[in-house]
Amino acid sequence: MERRTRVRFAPSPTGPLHMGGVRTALYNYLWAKQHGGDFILRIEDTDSHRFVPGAEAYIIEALSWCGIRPDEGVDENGQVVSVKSERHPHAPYRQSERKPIYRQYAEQLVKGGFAYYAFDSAEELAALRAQMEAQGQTFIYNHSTRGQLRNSLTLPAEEVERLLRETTDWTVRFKMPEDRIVEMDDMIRGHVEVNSGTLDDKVLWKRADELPTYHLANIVDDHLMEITEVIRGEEWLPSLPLHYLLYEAFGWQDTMPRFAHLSLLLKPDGKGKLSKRDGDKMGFPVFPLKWVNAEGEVSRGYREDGYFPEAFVNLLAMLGWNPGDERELFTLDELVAAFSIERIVKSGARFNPEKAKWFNKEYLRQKSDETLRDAYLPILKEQGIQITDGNEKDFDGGKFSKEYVKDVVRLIKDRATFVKDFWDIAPYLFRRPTAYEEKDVAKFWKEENTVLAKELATFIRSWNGPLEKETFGPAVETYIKEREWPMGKVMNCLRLSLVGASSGLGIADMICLIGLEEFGRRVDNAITALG
RNA sequence: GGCGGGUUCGUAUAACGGUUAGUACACAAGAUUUUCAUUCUUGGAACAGGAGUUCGAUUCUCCUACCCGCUACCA
Repeated sequence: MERRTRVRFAPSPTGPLHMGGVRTALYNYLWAKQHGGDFILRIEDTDSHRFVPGAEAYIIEALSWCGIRPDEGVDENGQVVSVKSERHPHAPYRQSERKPIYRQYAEQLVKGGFAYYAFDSAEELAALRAQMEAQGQTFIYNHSTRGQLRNSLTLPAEEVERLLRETTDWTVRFKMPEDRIVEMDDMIRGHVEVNSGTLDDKVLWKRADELPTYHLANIVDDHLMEITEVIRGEEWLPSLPLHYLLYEAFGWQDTMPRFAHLSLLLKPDGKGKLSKRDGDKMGFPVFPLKWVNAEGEVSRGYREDGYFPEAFVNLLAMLGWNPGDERELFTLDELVAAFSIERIVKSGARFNPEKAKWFNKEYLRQKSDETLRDAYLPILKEQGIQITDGNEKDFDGGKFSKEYVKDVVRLIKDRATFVKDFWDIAPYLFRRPTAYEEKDVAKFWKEENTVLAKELATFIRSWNGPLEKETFGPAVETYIKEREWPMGKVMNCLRLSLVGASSGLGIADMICLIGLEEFGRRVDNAITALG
């Protein structure tokens, strides 16, 4: 029988979601949607010591910002669901709330001879480990040592019963077979074999907090939640044999999900996986959203840095996956259609911040002038600019209409990567220059040029046709050419007056935007200041 | 140390035994432009190394090197 596709993203709320984690979530989401299935969010909070307040909310908000909406696990208010309902049939979705479920499964494995009780304390084990390490050996809790340790395999039955009853720091460990080739299939890596003899007897359940470890909780929940594919990070590949064996021990082989292990995201330079520190050091975000930790340390986010969520999702998708053709720009829906696990790259992807910016630039250009204008408005307000609905451009009062802002945006958007670049690109479209770049003044503001520029200014001031780029621009150009004036020198004198420097937008564009009156003011100011 | 995974221009990647090894970002040069930016054109730039299999290996196998991950009562 064909099973409905169901995948899950199962982060641990130990901090903000890393961009690699978002990519994992994205790939899961794409796979689910492509197959008309469900994307489930499950919170793996079985380690009470590492719980970080706010991390869960952060994860949900980050996914939401990316447009990734879980079908199950999170309700309309953005809360992880604790109570069963038609839409959330497998609630609760926090493993800490599923606590009572796991013990029976651990017991089941012990009864079946696949696991056993271990009474060694964490301290004893640590001491043993240290001792063997001092001798240049590695301690491993498995067939090679379990016979000499304190567990239900070595202790008399009555003693085991007593310890089970009277002590609370015992665990259930998986009895890893001594010598078995575990054959596995990974959707990305293909056939993988590992000899179980090199693996250890992993703790599955702890009496101390009555909580399972990742391995048990993960397998039990994936089974109960009817997960069909497990798409997760490469760091889990070494645990895959254990997970295979666990499915086998439970007798769940028939419905065991297929596995796909994603390669890790690497640092832009050098070696190693991408970490929080790299971003801080190299000036790019590692997290989707800004995060402030308990110590008050701030980690920047893509959202706060000005990335569009579409661009972020797009660049993440292309990090370790490609469509097989030369397309690079994809919306979420297009990704759903184009995605395939076969085309996921096996090797780790080094993150390239420059390319990330390129994606944003492309998305910025695709946006309408209205959208961009609306995004620019708050920045203008911060700069003390008042926005009106009328038809104003008041350089003295700092009041401008939305329409004017839209015209500005249309003119400058090609020069920007982020909306936040807008202001720096052309503040002079809102504020009269008050200073003039010395170097540019020295270069262009010479008697022989200014004489001509002043004459040109007079011509422009007397312009009485419609102030439109199409007619005004060529007219100015013709005026200069007819007189055989040096175009660059004359124009840059005007530019100096308008901008305060010899760089910036086209003269005609600017004049059409700011108007003849403002043009005159700026020319007068420049003459007053520079002679 | 043990186990597993990986290795194509600086970076991301294409190629699924036969190509002048393609594309994008970045970089460089040129063109366009009144400046800057944009845009356009062009250019440099890679199969980790060694054996084998084959008529033929970037592609398949093995070895070496390097990189990454795991090796917790963390996920």
